[in-house]
Amino acid sequence: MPQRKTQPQRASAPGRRRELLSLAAEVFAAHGYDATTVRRIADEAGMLAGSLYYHFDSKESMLDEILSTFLDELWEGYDTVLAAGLGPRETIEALVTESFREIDRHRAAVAIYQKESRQLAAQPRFRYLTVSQERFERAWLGTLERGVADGCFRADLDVRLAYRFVRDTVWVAASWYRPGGGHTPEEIARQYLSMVLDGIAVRA
Amino acid sequence: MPQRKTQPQRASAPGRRRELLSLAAEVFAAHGYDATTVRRIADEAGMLAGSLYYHFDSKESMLDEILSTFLDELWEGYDTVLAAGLGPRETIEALVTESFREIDRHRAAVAIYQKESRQLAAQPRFRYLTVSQERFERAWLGTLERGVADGCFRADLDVRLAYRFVRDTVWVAASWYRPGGGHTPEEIARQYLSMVLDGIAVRA
Amino acid sequence: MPQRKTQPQRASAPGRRRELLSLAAEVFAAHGYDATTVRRIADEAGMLAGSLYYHFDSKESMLDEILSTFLDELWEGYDTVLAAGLGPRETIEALVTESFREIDRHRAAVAIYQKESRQLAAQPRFRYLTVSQERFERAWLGTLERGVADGCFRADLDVRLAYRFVRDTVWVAASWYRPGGGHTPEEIARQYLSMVLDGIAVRA
Amino acid sequence: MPQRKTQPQRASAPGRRRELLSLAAEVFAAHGYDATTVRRIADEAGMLAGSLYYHFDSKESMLDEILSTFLDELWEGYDTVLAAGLGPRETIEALVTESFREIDRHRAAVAIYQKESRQLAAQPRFRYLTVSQERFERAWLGTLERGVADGCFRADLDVRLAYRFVRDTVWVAASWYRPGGGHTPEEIARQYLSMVLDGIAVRA
DNA sequence: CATGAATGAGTCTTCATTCAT
DNA sequence: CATGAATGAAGACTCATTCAT
Repeated sequence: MPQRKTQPQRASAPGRRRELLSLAAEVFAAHGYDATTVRRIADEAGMLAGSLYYHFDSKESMLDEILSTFLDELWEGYDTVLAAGLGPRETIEALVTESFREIDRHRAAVAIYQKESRQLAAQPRFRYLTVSQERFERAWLGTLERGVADGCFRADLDVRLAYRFVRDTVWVAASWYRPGGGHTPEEIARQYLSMVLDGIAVRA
Repeated sequence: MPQRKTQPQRASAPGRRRELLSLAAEVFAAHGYDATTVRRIADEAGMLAGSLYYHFDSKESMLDEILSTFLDELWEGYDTVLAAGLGPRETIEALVTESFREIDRHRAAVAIYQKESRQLAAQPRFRYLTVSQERFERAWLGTLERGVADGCFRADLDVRLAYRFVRDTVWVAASWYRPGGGHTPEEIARQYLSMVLDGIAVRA
Repeated sequence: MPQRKTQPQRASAPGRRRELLSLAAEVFAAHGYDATTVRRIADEAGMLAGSLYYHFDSKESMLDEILSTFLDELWEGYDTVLAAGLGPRETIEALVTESFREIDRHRAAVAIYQKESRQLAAQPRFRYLTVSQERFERAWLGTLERGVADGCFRADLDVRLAYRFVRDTVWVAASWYRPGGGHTPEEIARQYLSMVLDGIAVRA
Repeated sequence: MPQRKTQPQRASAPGRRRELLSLAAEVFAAHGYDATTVRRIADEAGMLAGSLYYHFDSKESMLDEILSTFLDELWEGYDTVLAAGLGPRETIEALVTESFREIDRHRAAVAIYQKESRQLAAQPRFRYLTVSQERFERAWLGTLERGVADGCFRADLDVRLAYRFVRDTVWVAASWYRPGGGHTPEEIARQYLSMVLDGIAVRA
């Protein structure tokens, strides 16, 4: 039986594993990590609480795998965008669009990330959250600064504030976004970009 | 509207009470409500866990009082704005400014609200969170719609999306805002409004 | 006398069986019976925990077989000595020497016996430990008493105390003895006997 | 209320604390540390399992305190003996006597020590067991060597073997010793010393 | 013979809460 | 007002064991 070395600890059919993680992510997102009992996840999976430990070695390691899988995929997308050599405005557009696509694909993980990452980042095990966040900041902040230098973004903005503004604006969407709810990620991205770039007020 | 709860069985100096609540809010905000133990709060207050129960009848009732106090004050400010008969744009400006002022005054409570309100709203005791949220939505959404009708806001926007955009944009700030950190609430409000209303891109 | 247990439901090559038992004994001795997980033994054997149940019907039955096998062999040796019609001093010498030989052959089993027998003896299944212990006591105590009567052992000793002294003195050696470590069992026996019989002090 | 700084974590009446530890020691000694459930100890103390955690922060910390308290007292006694400037034979006599006194006072702790110290010593928290053991070895071994040099102990002995012989001989007694059982520690010590020093055989 | 997956009972531990003093 | 001690319910996790494949 193929034992993928990628799999941590005991091997379990990669399919089952992913299925369980997806389930867990859903529950974590809905009720919060702390408030979610292992039993709740097991119930949802139709097994007993203890049985989950055949697949994962702790509740925390499920969380870990959910978040790191999400971040891996996120950075794959981001890196492609950042390597494309686009201008600042196009880069922002592409990043925002990519972000909404990730929200679409990993809604639960994103919601968990939003809610728990600050606390988690303090633990050594989740150091990578901090690392990712710093890369994130450099990417966005750098692009905004290039844009200001370029003259395509307004020069009178506090760039750090603008960074937070854009960042939050996008990611909080995960808290209300429901996939298959009329809007495709691309549509939402377009609308958001329109607001972020040009504002909601009518031009004078 | 936050319900007036029966005041704690035994009376305690209102000063001490407020002090304890403020402390609790700080800890809840820093570590999350669930993750905060009553003992932690008591430690911070220099007393034993059991002693807190002289002042409050439960951990939940502390949370309740923190949130309802905050919402009471928030609505006082909002109601003044909404009753002032301003135009849509000025109303938005005033609401955003008022919001940042509340974040300044009740940072901890706002952070807690952001993180926990969704779960809490499910409990009967915290129904007022839902009520408040609905009033909130009516106020903002109505103003935006009036603005579109007026012609001062762009007609091509999805108003619900715009509502979420503005709402989130403002309140998430509580997660990084530190009072006394160089920016007054009014300054931040001005910058945010500039971005929200006119966008970050340079006008064509 | 160790009871002949029903051999495991399904047959398994006696070689493999002994190998597994030897492995299990080693792990039990090293970490304690309770602290040893079935999985640990299986790991050591290069199989999964569940697979052990093809060979044995429980963790306890492995322990049982380890101990009873050891005691069977021990008594074979002891009985030969006791039937040889030696004098008290020579009997003691032969028993001690035989004991060190058993420690050499069954180090792990002896260590387990030392550590766990008291608790185990309470269970019906391990009654034979008590039985063996009583025979043991009769053999040693009787020999010592004969020796005192004979005049070859000192008359001023508390015989029960002397019994415990000799008994413990010998068997605890299993806790530090490492086979192939410079001393043959016979050498150690000779040294121990020299100390037990003549003391460590220089004769006046 | 006097809060002795000597007390770890939460203060609890030193009396109660000692009482609980003594109880726990008894149960650990009787059933083994691993096999003893926290609930069992609590039962014995007439409280619920969770309540123990008001006094101690873990099962392990109870064990720790039991063992370290014992070792502290043991070394107090030993150090007095070792500092007294006695000859080798008198030192051995004094150490053995002191040991039986400690067995009398701390029977449970000694039994636990005998059974668990080897495993425990591997954990960093119990490093002091190893340290103590090394000091122990130096004290006994050194005395024996001095005695051999002096000519009061036999020159033909393997000193390391003799060390183990004496050491084990004494301490294993904890496994069968019952205080108030006819023998005072001093009596037992005298008998043991007589055997260890002069042997059980009649002088040629 | 062995694996993979699960069971179910039990363990340690945490924590909000109570209450006599 | 506060302490000290305890309760009791719940939670994460472990592990021997089972069994279909």
